[in-house]
Amino acid sequence: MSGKKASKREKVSTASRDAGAHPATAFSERLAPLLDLAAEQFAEHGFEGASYNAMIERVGLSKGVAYHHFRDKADLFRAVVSRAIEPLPSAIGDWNDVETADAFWSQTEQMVERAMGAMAGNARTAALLRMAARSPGAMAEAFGAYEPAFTAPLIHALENGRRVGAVRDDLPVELLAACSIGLGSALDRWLAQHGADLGPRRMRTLATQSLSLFEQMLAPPQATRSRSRSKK
Amino acid sequence: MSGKKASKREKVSTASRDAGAHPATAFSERLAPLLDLAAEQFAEHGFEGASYNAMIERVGLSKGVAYHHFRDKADLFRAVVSRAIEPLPSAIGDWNDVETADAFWSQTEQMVERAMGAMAGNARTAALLRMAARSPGAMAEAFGAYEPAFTAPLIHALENGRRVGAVRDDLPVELLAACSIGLGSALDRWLAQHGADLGPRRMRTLATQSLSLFEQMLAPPQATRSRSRSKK
DNA sequence: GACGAGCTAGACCATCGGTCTAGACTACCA
DNA sequence: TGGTAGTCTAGACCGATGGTCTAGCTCGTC
Repeated sequence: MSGKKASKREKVSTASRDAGAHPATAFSERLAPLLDLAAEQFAEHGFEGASYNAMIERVGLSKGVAYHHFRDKADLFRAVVSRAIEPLPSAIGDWNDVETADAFWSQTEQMVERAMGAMAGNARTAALLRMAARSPGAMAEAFGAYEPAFTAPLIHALENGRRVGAVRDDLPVELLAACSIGLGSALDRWLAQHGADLGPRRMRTLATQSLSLFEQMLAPPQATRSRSRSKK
Repeated sequence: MSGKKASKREKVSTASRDAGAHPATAFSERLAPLLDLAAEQFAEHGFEGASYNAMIERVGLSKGVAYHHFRDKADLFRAVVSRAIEPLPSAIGDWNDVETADAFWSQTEQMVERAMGAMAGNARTAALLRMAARSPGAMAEAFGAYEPAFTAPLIHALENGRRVGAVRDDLPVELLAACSIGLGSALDRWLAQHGADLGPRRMRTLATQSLSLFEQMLAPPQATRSRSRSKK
């Protein structure tokens, strides 16, 4: 809860510059160990709990260098998030509008598989998930610039699903998107927690079957067993 | 990331003692302002972001008193959580086993309404939700002692639902419990964010309709429209 | 009255995130 | 060659943080 000094300089983070514009990437190479360690520390301790001072010391940089390249701790967090997120949209691919409910779920499954493929065995995205779980506030701020790249396509797909009768239209599409993300997160967490107890075979089966949770949740109510609402 | 001193005393938090054992509750009265402020600050800034020093100063206690009554900051957090959670299980009531799917969902709806009633207009539980959203790690630790009181009844109810055909049995019941909680959290967050834009009438309608998200997600797959899984 | 237990205030401490200054290095210009 | 400006760097410095500890006060017991 420290007050900010009135004389704080307006500082542009050098790590946020387009590295491609520089023929020499020496500073990028020197910063990679810091980014790697930051991902690990933020994942383990959360944004606030991870010590920037300790990280700086551990990778052998000076505070002057660190604060020259990253404006502040949040800027470092953003850089870590950015590095992990950037490859994902292209790996998942774009949604192609479909004409039937079957095609809707078929394409959904393929995209989910591509997303899981892009994330499997990737230390950066594994850390990203843990960072998000530990520091939702910091992640929301860091993720802000990327959110349109994820949420808009999801909403677009849900709207396509509505047109072909795969997705319910009795609730706002934004609510459905939020619930899908919430359900997905809960599922990821559970599978991550219990993955070691289950064998790879069982994990694979559960991951496949779990798609039906989304399918059923999102299905139009008429397509499911109807039950009269009890009036108490 | 500060190292703990080796000579740290093993200290029992006085605020955690059974206050009913003391005829005089003077210390409880003096601590209430601190607990109230803590709830507010933790909800707004999260566990790490809220300053214990600033809180202590603001309610006019000395550090000696504060650390005498609460072992550390986490202990204060636990006390705030404890105070908010304690009345909930009895307000929600116990699950009574049912014989039909209709009765299952009827009782579920009643319990959900009782839970929402217990939480409505209650500053403590409102803060609790925000604390959970902001500091999932700290909340998981503080909530640990209470988790059995919430999760076990949910699992028990889901198992009853399985026996009467209301709940699927193709996925582990623990997974279903986690997904229900995750979906509920996502829904709460969305409604809290967008409640101001919607009128009370629309909110009421959405809250009612949203129950069908759970119902459909949890329903046995045979009860829903079947689709052959696409093999890519 | 002496002693011990409990309670209290606030000085003290190491660590934190962030600021700032002095110095080194390089390139450019007269 | 010397002077100047810009960039980069190390690390001293600073206020705020969570937590520790000491001295002193009060009360109850013997």
